[in-house]
Amino acid sequence: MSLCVQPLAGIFFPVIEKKGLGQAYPEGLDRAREEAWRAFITAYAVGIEGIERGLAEAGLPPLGWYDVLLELSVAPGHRLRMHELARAVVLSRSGLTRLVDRLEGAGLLRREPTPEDRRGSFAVLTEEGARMRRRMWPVYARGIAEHFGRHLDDDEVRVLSEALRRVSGARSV
Amino acid sequence: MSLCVQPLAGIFFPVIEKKGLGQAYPEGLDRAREEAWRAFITAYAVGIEGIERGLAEAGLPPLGWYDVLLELSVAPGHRLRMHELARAVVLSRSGLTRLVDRLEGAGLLRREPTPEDRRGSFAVLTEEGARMRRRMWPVYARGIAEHFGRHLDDDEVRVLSEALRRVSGARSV
DNA sequence: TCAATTTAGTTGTGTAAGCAATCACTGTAC
DNA sequence: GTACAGTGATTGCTTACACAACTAAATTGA
Repeated sequence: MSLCVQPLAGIFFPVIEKKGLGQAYPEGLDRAREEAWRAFITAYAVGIEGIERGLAEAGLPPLGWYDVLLELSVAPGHRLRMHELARAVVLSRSGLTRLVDRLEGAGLLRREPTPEDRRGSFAVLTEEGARMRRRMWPVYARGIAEHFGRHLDDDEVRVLSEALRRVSGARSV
Repeated sequence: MSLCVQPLAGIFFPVIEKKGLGQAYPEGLDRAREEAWRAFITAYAVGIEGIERGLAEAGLPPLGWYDVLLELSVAPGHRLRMHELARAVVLSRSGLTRLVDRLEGAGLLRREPTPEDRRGSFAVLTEEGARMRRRMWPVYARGIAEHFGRHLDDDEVRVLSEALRRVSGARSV
């Protein structure tokens, strides 16, 4: 934050520049970090919007579906318990139930009862689901490139990766 | 992306490592950028979730309201046309109509007809709205610090700000 | 001057999210 | 064995968003 110098009673003394908003910063935040945060959420909004538009225009499902399909793709046995999946895609449990409903309705995954705990169930990727993920990837990838990757140089990419992994890794601090 | 070396027919030759997902990268994307993107969206999801939780626990309105209140706070005359506001907060026009409805219902802003164009209307910040924004800020700020700022050193903050401003500035590329 | 087009904002409808309550089952204690 | 607390997932309800259709007003232009 740029300190600015204001005349008062004949002498100059520095005051915190407030944009007229009376904002004070708590421990761990300053003007630079606030601005980084705003750049962060704006870049997210703009990027996601562009990528979703690309998927929609290609007649493909939204990003949330890709996330689920990807998590299942990399999971051992192409299957995850509902709560594991919910955690992986950052969604409430009830939200996930409905999301999985839709994917199941589209034939991209199926539910399977767990042998060891009859309350639980697995979401299991179907062949069609794997195919859909592969079909979505090029469009998604183009979106990432277009709305994100191509604006960054290699050093920035390195810093972003490392820093943001730390941010999300902290999770429930 | 780490090239890996695979034996084939007695000779070694480098292949793109695929995680078994058959992913290929288009122009402008590579493995590092894909990972940065994933770190980016995960950090966003986790951060926003934490901040919204903080606001909710303090009995305050959600982040979307803050955005509107802030834009109006910094706007000349504490007023913006609906479409300007919609653009500023990255929301569809219809979405904004409802959001402004809610804020107006809560007394945080009021609509005012425009003198020069009788189709349009201003959203004008009320004193109560300004007060609410000031009340929300400390909680929001703590959230930013907790879920974002405090995990970053000053160099990272600088890089993030600059890089992400470039990303969102590109807008509709 | 007056129809045709464009623009500003709202409304109808469908979809997706979360919370809280619930159902179904497990594991534990008595 | 049976009650009971805890867990996994679903369901009811509410809220919020987007798209498309609409209303009203401004602008164009013939």
